[in-house]
Amino acid sequence: MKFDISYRDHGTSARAGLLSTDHGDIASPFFMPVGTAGTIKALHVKDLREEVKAQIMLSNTYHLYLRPGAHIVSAAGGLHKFNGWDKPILTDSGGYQIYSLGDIRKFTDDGVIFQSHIDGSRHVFTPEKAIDVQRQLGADIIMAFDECTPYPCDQAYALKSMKRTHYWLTRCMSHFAQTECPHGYTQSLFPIVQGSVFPELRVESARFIAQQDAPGNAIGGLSVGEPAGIMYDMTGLVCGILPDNRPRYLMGVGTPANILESIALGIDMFDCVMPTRNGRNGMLFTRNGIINIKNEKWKGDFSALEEQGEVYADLQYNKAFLRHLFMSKEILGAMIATMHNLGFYMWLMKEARNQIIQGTFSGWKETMVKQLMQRL
RNA sequence: GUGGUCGUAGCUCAGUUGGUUAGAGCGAUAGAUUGUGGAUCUAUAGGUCGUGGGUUCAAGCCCCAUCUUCCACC
Repeated sequence: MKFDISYRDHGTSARAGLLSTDHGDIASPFFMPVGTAGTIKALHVKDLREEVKAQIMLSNTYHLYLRPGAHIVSAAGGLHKFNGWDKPILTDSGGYQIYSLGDIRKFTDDGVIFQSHIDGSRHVFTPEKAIDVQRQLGADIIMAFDECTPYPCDQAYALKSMKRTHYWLTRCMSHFAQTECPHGYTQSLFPIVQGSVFPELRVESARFIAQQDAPGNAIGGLSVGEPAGIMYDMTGLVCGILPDNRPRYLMGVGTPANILESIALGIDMFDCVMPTRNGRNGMLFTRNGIINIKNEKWKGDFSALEEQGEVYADLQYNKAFLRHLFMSKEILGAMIATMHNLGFYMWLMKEARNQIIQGTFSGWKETMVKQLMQRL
C-alpha cells in the first residue's frame, strides 16, 4: 500500500492524495459506503460502480463471520470474488458491532465473549481471531480489533479501555505479521486510536499508534453521542500526532458537515451508515439541504430529486413519486434514496478534493456546511 | 314481522359496581438516527361514545324510542 499526498490546503490541514492498493487506486479524501453483510443494501454492484462511482466499499467482519461464515467467503476466493466488487474493500474488525449490537457480552483482556444477534449462539473473538477472519475475508484494508469506548464514560474506564485496545493491537500486529492473505494479494492493517473525550488519553493513544508505523491509522470511539465540538477537538488533537504521510481514517463519521470539518482537520477516509440507512428511512441529502421525503409538503412536488445530480435516479424520479414509494413502503423507494444519497456523498468528496487542489477549500467549506445541513 | 345482537379516534378494539380531563395498537403528522437489524425511539394531532329523550349529584355504562350491523325463526 502506498499513499501519496499531491496537494495541501493553505488555510486548513486538508490534503488531497492517492492511496494505492492491489485492487486499484483511490483518490483522497474519500468516503466508503457501508455494506455490512457484503452488500450495500438496496444497491446493485453495477450501480455502486457505474452510477455512484464508489472507489472502495466497507464491509463487516462480525456480520460475515456469523453469516454466511468466513470459510464460505474464503472458499469463494475472498470477498471481492464472493460479491463481485473488484475494487478495494475495507473490513471493520467487529469490535464496534460487539459494542453496539451485543446485549450480552463480556470483555476480558484476552478478548470478548458475545452472543450472536441472529441466533443467540455464543462466540469468542480475540485479536488473533479477528485477524484470521479478516485474512479469510480478504479485504485490502483490515482493522485492528478494538474496544469502542462507550460515551459517556469516566476517565478511569476510558484509560482501562484504551490500554486494552493497545494491548490487543500488539497482538493483532504480531499475528498479522505471522500470517498471510490466502488469496494472493496484499492486505494492510490499520490500528485505531481510542481515549474517549479525554485529551490526555487521546494524546497518549495517538502517540502509541503513531509508533507502530502502520500504513494507515484510524480514529475510533467518536461520533458515539458526544457533542460535535468535542469530536472536532479530539480529531484535531489526534491528527496533529498521527504520521502526516499516512492516510487518516475517522471511523463512523458522519454528516456532510462532520466530514467537511474533519477533512479540514486532516482526515482522509470516512465511512458512515447515514447516507444508506437514513436514506432507506426517507432522509435525502441534497446540494441544497436535507429533505425528509415522507413530509406531506412533497406530496405534489414533481421536481427532480437533484437537478444537478449525477446518478440515474436523480433526474429519472421526482419527489412526489419517491414520497409515494416511501408511504407505500415500496422497495424501489429505498433503492432510489440509497443511490441518490451515495451519489451525493461521492459528489461531496470529489468536490472537496477539487477545492483542495484549487486552493479554495476553506471558504467553500464554510458555505457548504451551512447550506448542506439546512432542513428543506 | 318476531326474538336476539352490534354501534366508542381514519381502521381494529379496550373501557371494572354508574364516579377525575374516555384509552391502546395500527395509521396519520412531525422529530431523532454517525465503524447498519429495510430497524428502532420520541412527540403531536385526532372523539357530539349511532341518534333523540329519560333516570341520577354524576351516564360510554341504567331505562324508553329510533336508526344501523349481523344471526335465528316466522
